[in-house]
Amino acid sequence: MLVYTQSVDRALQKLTACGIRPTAQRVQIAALLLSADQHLSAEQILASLGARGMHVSKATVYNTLNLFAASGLIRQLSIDGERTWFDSNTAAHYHFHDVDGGELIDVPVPDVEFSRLPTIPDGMELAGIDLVIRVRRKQAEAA
Amino acid sequence: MLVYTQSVDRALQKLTACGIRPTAQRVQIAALLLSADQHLSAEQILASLGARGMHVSKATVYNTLNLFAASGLIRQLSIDGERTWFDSNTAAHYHFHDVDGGELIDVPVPDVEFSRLPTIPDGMELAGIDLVIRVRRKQAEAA
DNA sequence: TTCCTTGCAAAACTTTTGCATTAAA
DNA sequence: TTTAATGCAAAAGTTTTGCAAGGAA
Repeated sequence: MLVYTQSVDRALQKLTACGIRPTAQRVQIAALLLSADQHLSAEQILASLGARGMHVSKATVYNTLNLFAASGLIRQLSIDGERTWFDSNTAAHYHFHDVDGGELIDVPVPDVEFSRLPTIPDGMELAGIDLVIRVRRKQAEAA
Repeated sequence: MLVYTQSVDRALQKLTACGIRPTAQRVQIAALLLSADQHLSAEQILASLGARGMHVSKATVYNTLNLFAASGLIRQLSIDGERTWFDSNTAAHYHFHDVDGGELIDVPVPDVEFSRLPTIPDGMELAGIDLVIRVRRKQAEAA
Protein backbone atom coordinates (compact mmCIF):
# COMPACT_ATOMS: atom_id res chain seq x y z
CA MET A 1 0.00 0.00 0.00
CA LEU A 2 3.05 2.24 -0.01
CA VAL A 3 2.61 3.23 -3.63
CA TYR A 4 -1.04 3.98 -3.07
CA THR A 5 -0.34 6.07 0.03
CA GLN A 6 2.26 7.98 -1.95
CA SER A 7 -0.14 8.79 -4.74
CA VAL A 8 -2.78 9.95 -2.26
CA ASP A 9 -0.19 12.20 -0.65
CA ARG A 10 0.92 13.55 -3.98
CA ALA A 11 -2.66 14.13 -5.04
CA LEU A 12 -3.35 16.05 -1.88
CA GLN A 13 -0.30 18.22 -2.44
CA LYS A 14 -1.23 18.93 -6.04
CA LEU A 15 -4.79 19.90 -5.18
CA THR A 16 -3.62 22.21 -2.45
CA ALA A 17 -1.02 23.72 -4.77
CA CYS A 18 -3.78 24.46 -7.30
CA GLY A 19 -5.98 26.05 -4.67
CA ILE A 20 -8.53 23.25 -4.96
CA ARG A 21 -10.14 22.24 -1.70
CA PRO A 22 -8.95 18.67 -1.18
CA THR A 23 -12.11 16.81 -0.30
CA ALA A 24 -11.98 13.04 0.12
CA GLN A 25 -13.58 12.44 -3.29
CA ARG A 26 -11.29 14.82 -5.12
CA VAL A 27 -8.22 13.30 -3.52
CA GLN A 28 -9.33 9.81 -4.54
CA ILE A 29 -9.98 10.83 -8.13
CA ALA A 30 -6.71 12.74 -8.34
CA ALA A 31 -4.78 9.84 -6.80
CA LEU A 32 -6.28 7.46 -9.33
CA LEU A 33 -5.60 9.67 -12.34
CA LEU A 34 -2.20 10.92 -11.33
CA SER A 35 -0.79 7.50 -10.46
CA ALA A 36 0.44 7.22 -14.04
CA ASP A 37 0.30 8.82 -17.49
CA GLN A 38 -3.02 7.51 -18.70
CA HIS A 39 -6.21 8.23 -20.60
CA LEU A 40 -9.41 7.49 -18.73
CA SER A 41 -13.08 8.16 -19.34
CA ALA A 42 -15.43 9.39 -16.62
CA GLU A 43 -17.11 5.98 -16.63
CA GLN A 44 -13.79 4.18 -16.19
CA ILE A 45 -12.92 6.38 -13.26
CA LEU A 46 -16.29 5.77 -11.67
CA ALA A 47 -15.81 2.03 -12.14
CA SER A 48 -12.25 2.03 -10.80
CA LEU A 49 -13.31 3.87 -7.69
CA GLY A 50 -16.18 1.46 -7.23
CA ALA A 51 -13.88 -1.54 -7.66
CA ARG A 52 -11.75 -0.18 -4.82
CA GLY A 53 -14.78 0.14 -2.60
CA MET A 54 -14.86 3.91 -2.76
CA HIS A 55 -18.22 5.24 -3.71
CA VAL A 56 -18.24 8.57 -5.49
CA SER A 57 -21.36 9.74 -7.30
CA LYS A 58 -21.39 10.17 -11.05
CA ALA A 59 -22.17 13.88 -10.70
CA THR A 60 -19.17 14.38 -8.48
CA VAL A 61 -16.90 12.50 -10.87
CA TYR A 62 -17.94 14.73 -13.74
CA ASN A 63 -17.82 17.91 -11.68
CA THR A 64 -14.40 16.98 -10.38
CA LEU A 65 -12.96 16.10 -13.78
CA ASN A 66 -14.22 19.38 -15.21
CA LEU A 67 -12.74 21.24 -12.27
CA PHE A 68 -9.39 19.50 -12.69
CA ALA A 69 -9.36 20.25 -16.39
CA ALA A 70 -10.19 23.91 -15.79
CA SER A 71 -7.34 24.07 -13.28
CA GLY A 72 -4.90 22.54 -15.72
CA LEU A 73 -4.38 19.47 -13.57
CA ILE A 74 -5.52 17.18 -16.36
CA ARG A 75 -6.32 17.58 -20.04
CA GLN A 76 -9.51 16.79 -21.94
CA LEU A 77 -9.19 15.01 -25.27
CA SER A 78 -11.69 14.83 -28.14
CA ILE A 79 -10.58 11.76 -29.98
CA ASP A 80 -13.59 9.96 -31.31
CA GLY A 81 -16.80 11.76 -30.48
CA GLU A 82 -17.96 8.84 -28.36
CA ARG A 83 -16.88 10.31 -25.09
CA THR A 84 -14.37 12.67 -23.52
CA TRP A 85 -11.01 11.27 -22.47
CA PHE A 86 -9.14 12.67 -19.51
CA ASP A 87 -5.39 12.66 -19.88
CA SER A 88 -3.30 12.78 -16.73
CA ASN A 89 -0.28 13.90 -18.73
CA THR A 90 -0.52 17.67 -19.03
CA ALA A 91 2.90 18.08 -20.60
CA ALA A 92 2.75 18.87 -24.32
CA HIS A 93 2.46 15.68 -26.35
CA TYR A 94 0.54 14.06 -29.17
CA HIS A 95 -1.33 10.79 -29.65
CA PHE A 96 -1.57 7.65 -31.66
CA HIS A 97 -5.15 6.44 -31.87
CA ASP A 98 -5.79 2.81 -32.71
CA VAL A 99 -9.00 3.14 -34.69
CA ASP A 100 -9.77 -0.57 -34.31
CA GLY A 101 -9.20 -1.02 -30.60
CA GLY A 102 -9.76 2.57 -29.54
CA GLU A 103 -6.49 2.63 -27.64
CA LEU A 104 -4.56 5.86 -27.15
CA ILE A 105 -0.77 5.97 -27.03
CA ASP A 106 1.27 9.05 -26.18
CA VAL A 107 3.66 10.48 -28.74
CA PRO A 108 6.41 12.56 -27.17
CA VAL A 109 6.94 16.06 -28.53
CA PRO A 110 10.47 15.38 -29.87
CA ASP A 111 9.08 12.62 -32.11
CA VAL A 112 7.25 15.23 -34.16
CA GLU A 113 8.78 18.23 -35.88
CA PHE A 114 6.92 20.80 -37.88
CA SER A 115 9.08 22.51 -40.49
CA ARG A 116 6.14 24.61 -41.55
CA LEU A 117 2.94 25.74 -39.85
CA PRO A 118 0.17 27.93 -41.22
CA THR A 119 -0.09 31.61 -40.39
CA ILE A 120 -2.51 32.13 -37.52
CA PRO A 121 -5.57 34.10 -38.70
CA ASP A 122 -5.59 37.84 -37.99
CA GLY A 123 -6.56 38.80 -34.47
CA MET A 124 -6.06 35.24 -33.29
CA GLU A 125 -3.31 33.60 -31.29
CA LEU A 126 -2.20 30.01 -30.91
CA ALA A 127 -3.90 28.16 -28.08
CA GLY A 128 -2.56 24.67 -28.70
CA ILE A 129 -1.89 21.97 -31.24
CA ASP A 130 -3.70 18.66 -31.13
CA LEU A 131 -2.21 15.97 -33.30
CA VAL A 132 -3.87 12.57 -33.55
CA ILE A 133 -2.15 9.98 -35.69
CA ARG A 134 -4.74 7.34 -36.54
CA VAL A 135 -3.36 3.85 -36.93
CA ARG A 136 -4.94 0.51 -37.65
CA ARG A 137 -3.88 -3.10 -37.43
CA LYS A 138 -1.84 -3.94 -40.48
CA GLN A 139 -3.65 -6.18 -42.94
CA ALA A 140 -1.94 -9.51 -43.46
CA GLU A 141 -0.47 -9.51 -46.98
CA ALA A 142 -1.50 -12.24 -49.38
CA ALA A 143 1.17 -14.99 -49.11
CA MET B 1 -31.73 28.38 -59.17
CA LEU B 2 -29.05 27.37 -61.63
CA VAL B 3 -26.46 26.82 -58.94
CA TYR B 4 -28.86 24.79 -56.90
CA THR B 5 -29.87 22.62 -59.85
CA GLN B 6 -26.21 22.04 -60.58
CA SER B 7 -25.46 20.89 -57.07
CA VAL B 8 -28.43 18.54 -57.13
CA ASP B 9 -27.16 17.09 -60.40
CA ARG B 10 -23.66 16.75 -59.05
CA ALA B 11 -24.96 15.14 -55.87
CA LEU B 12 -26.91 12.62 -57.89
CA GLN B 13 -23.85 11.76 -59.94
CA LYS B 14 -21.67 11.35 -56.88
CA LEU B 15 -24.15 9.09 -55.13
CA THR B 16 -24.51 6.92 -58.19
CA ALA B 17 -20.73 6.79 -58.59
CA CYS B 18 -20.42 5.55 -55.00
CA GLY B 19 -23.06 2.90 -55.51
CA ILE B 20 -25.43 4.64 -53.11
CA ARG B 21 -29.07 4.51 -54.15
CA PRO B 22 -29.94 8.15 -54.81
CA THR B 23 -33.18 8.61 -52.94
CA ALA B 24 -34.75 12.08 -52.77
CA GLN B 25 -33.57 12.60 -49.18
CA ARG B 26 -30.02 11.51 -49.87
CA VAL B 27 -29.76 13.73 -52.91
CA GLN B 28 -30.99 16.73 -50.93
CA ILE B 29 -28.52 16.12 -48.12
CA ALA B 30 -25.67 15.54 -50.54
CA ALA B 31 -26.57 18.64 -52.56
CA LEU B 32 -26.57 20.73 -49.41
CA LEU B 33 -23.27 19.39 -48.10
CA LEU B 34 -21.41 19.27 -51.39
CA SER B 35 -22.37 22.78 -52.49
CA ALA B 36 -19.20 24.05 -50.81
CA ASP B 37 -16.31 23.06 -48.56
CA GLN B 38 -17.99 23.30 -45.18
CA HIS B 39 -18.37 21.83 -41.73
CA LEU B 40 -21.93 21.10 -40.65
CA SER B 41 -23.54 19.31 -37.74
CA ALA B 42 -26.46 16.93 -38.17
CA GLU B 43 -28.69 19.48 -36.49
CA GLN B 44 -27.60 22.24 -38.88
CA ILE B 45 -28.32 20.03 -41.85
CA LEU B 46 -31.74 19.19 -40.48
CA ALA B 47 -32.45 22.89 -39.95
CA SER B 48 -31.17 23.90 -43.39
CA LEU B 49 -33.36 21.34 -45.08
CA GLY B 50 -36.31 22.51 -43.04
CA ALA B 51 -35.64 26.14 -43.92
CA ARG B 52 -35.82 25.18 -47.59
CA GLY B 53 -39.13 23.51 -47.05
CA MET B 54 -37.75 19.98 -47.42
CA HIS B 55 -38.69 17.73 -44.60
CA VAL B 56 -36.29 14.92 -43.79
CA SER B 57 -36.52 13.06 -40.52
CA LYS B 58 -33.77 13.25 -37.95
CA ALA B 59 -33.18 9.50 -38.17
CA THR B 60 -32.71 9.71 -41.91
CA VAL B 61 -30.31 12.62 -41.58
CA TYR B 62 -28.14 10.65 -39.17
CA ASN B 63 -28.40 7.43 -41.15
CA THR B 64 -27.49 9.27 -44.31
CA LEU B 65 -24.55 11.13 -42.84
CA ASN B 66 -23.17 7.88 -41.43
CA LEU B 67 -23.66 6.21 -44.78
CA PHE B 68 -21.90 9.04 -46.62
CA ALA B 69 -19.02 8.96 -44.16
CA ALA B 70 -18.66 5.18 -44.51
CA SER B 71 -18.59 5.61 -48.29
CA GLY B 72 -15.91 8.27 -48.11
CA LEU B 73 -18.18 10.94 -49.51
CA ILE B 74 -17.74 13.12 -46.46
CA ARG B 75 -15.50 13.06 -43.38
CA GLN B 76 -16.43 12.98 -39.71
CA LEU B 77 -14.54 15.27 -37.36
CA SER B 78 -14.11 15.01 -33.58
CA ILE B 79 -13.23 18.52 -32.63
CA ASP B 80 -14.79 19.33 -29.32
CA GLY B 81 -16.73 16.42 -27.89
CA GLU B 82 -19.97 18.39 -28.11
CA ARG B 83 -21.10 16.89 -31.38
CA THR B 84 -19.80 15.36 -34.57
CA TRP B 85 -18.96 17.65 -37.48
CA PHE B 86 -19.37 16.52 -41.05
CA ASP B 87 -16.79 17.89 -43.44
CA SER B 88 -17.67 18.02 -47.13
CA ASN B 89 -14.01 18.36 -48.02
CA THR B 90 -12.59 14.84 -48.21
CA ALA B 91 -9.24 15.90 -49.61
CA ALA B 92 -6.45 15.72 -47.04
CA HIS B 93 -6.34 18.88 -44.96
CA TYR B 94 -6.13 20.14 -41.41
CA HIS B 95 -8.09 22.58 -39.26
CA PHE B 96 -7.93 25.72 -37.23
CA HIS B 97 -10.42 25.61 -34.37
CA ASP B 98 -11.50 28.88 -32.80
CA VAL B 99 -11.97 27.76 -29.22
CA ASP B 100 -14.02 30.86 -28.38
CA GLY B 101 -16.45 30.90 -31.28
CA GLY B 102 -16.27 27.23 -32.15
CA GLU B 103 -15.57 28.00 -35.80
CA LEU B 104 -13.58 25.61 -37.98
CA ILE B 105 -11.28 26.82 -40.75
CA ASP B 106 -9.53 24.57 -43.25
CA VAL B 107 -5.76 24.48 -43.38
CA PRO B 108 -4.43 23.27 -46.74
CA VAL B 109 -1.91 20.44 -46.67
CA PRO B 110 0.96 22.53 -48.13
CA ASP B 111 0.69 24.92 -45.19
CA VAL B 112 1.95 22.20 -42.87
CA GLU B 113 5.16 20.24 -43.21
CA PHE B 114 6.30 17.53 -40.90
CA SER B 115 10.07 17.12 -40.88
CA ARG B 116 9.74 14.29 -38.40
CA LEU B 117 6.97 11.88 -37.51
CA PRO B 118 7.01 9.07 -34.95
CA THR B 119 7.55 5.45 -35.91
CA ILE B 120 4.21 3.69 -36.29
CA PRO B 121 3.84 0.97 -33.62
CA ASP B 122 4.64 -2.59 -34.66
CA GLY B 123 1.93 -4.36 -36.60
CA MET B 124 0.15 -1.08 -37.22
CA GLU B 125 -0.13 1.11 -40.27
CA LEU B 126 -0.99 4.74 -40.76
CA ALA B 127 -4.69 5.42 -41.23
CA GLY B 128 -4.63 9.20 -41.19
CA ILE B 129 -3.38 12.33 -39.48
CA ASP B 130 -5.74 14.73 -37.76
CA LEU B 131 -4.23 18.07 -36.89
CA VAL B 132 -6.28 20.66 -35.03
CA ILE B 133 -4.63 23.99 -34.38
CA ARG B 134 -6.57 25.65 -31.58
CA VAL B 135 -6.68 29.41 -31.76
CA ARG B 136 -8.32 32.06 -29.61
CA ARG B 137 -9.08 35.75 -30.00
CA LYS B 138 -5.95 37.71 -29.20
CA GLN B 139 -6.15 39.55 -25.89
CA ALA B 140 -5.90 43.31 -26.29
CA GLU B 141 -2.49 44.36 -24.91
CA ALA B 142 -2.36 47.01 -22.20
CA ALA B 143 -1.92 50.37 -24.02
C1' DT C 1 -42.85 -9.00 -54.89
C1' DT C 2 -38.77 -8.30 -52.71
C1' DC C 3 -35.58 -5.48 -50.74
C1' DC C 4 -34.22 -1.12 -49.15
C1' DT C 5 -35.36 3.42 -47.16
C1' DT C 6 -38.00 6.54 -44.49
C1' DG C 7 -40.23 8.43 -40.47
C1' DC C 8 -41.72 8.48 -35.96
C1' DA C 9 -41.18 7.64 -31.36
C1' DA C 10 -38.70 5.60 -28.03
C1' DA C 11 -34.37 4.16 -26.31
C1' DA C 12 -29.50 4.56 -25.30
C1' DC C 13 -25.65 7.22 -23.87
C1' DT C 14 -22.92 10.79 -22.13
C1' DT C 15 -22.94 14.85 -19.52
C1' DT C 16 -25.20 18.56 -16.80
C1' DT C 17 -28.26 20.47 -13.33
C1' DG C 18 -31.49 21.33 -9.23
C1' DC C 19 -31.78 20.79 -4.72
C1' DA C 20 -31.58 18.84 -0.15
C1' DT C 21 -27.88 16.98 2.75
C1' DT C 22 -23.23 16.85 4.35
C1' DA C 23 -18.58 18.17 4.99
C1' DA C 24 -14.80 21.60 5.16
C1' DA C 25 -12.75 25.90 6.82
C1' DT D 1 -21.41 29.18 11.29
C1' DT D 2 -20.80 30.04 6.79
C1' DT D 3 -19.57 28.54 2.45
C1' DA D 4 -18.73 25.05 -0.71
C1' DA D 5 -19.08 20.05 -2.17
C1' DT D 6 -21.66 15.81 -2.54
C1' DG D 7 -25.28 12.66 -3.99
C1' DC D 8 -29.36 11.48 -6.06
C1' DA D 9 -32.54 11.71 -9.49
C1' DA D 10 -34.12 14.06 -13.17
C1' DA D 11 -33.12 16.67 -17.25
C1' DA D 12 -30.72 17.84 -21.40
C1' DG D 13 -28.37 16.93 -25.69
C1' DT D 14 -26.74 13.93 -29.28
C1' DT D 15 -27.10 9.76 -31.72
C1' DT D 16 -29.11 5.12 -32.49
C1' DT D 17 -32.73 1.73 -33.01
C1' DG D 18 -37.28 -0.86 -33.64
C1' DC D 19 -40.80 -1.22 -36.41
C1' DA D 20 -44.62 -0.05 -39.45
C1' DA D 21 -45.40 2.22 -43.75
C1' DG D 22 -43.75 3.71 -48.23
C1' DG D 23 -40.88 3.53 -52.49
C1' DA D 24 -37.67 1.62 -55.90
C1' DA D 25 -36.31 -2.19 -58.85
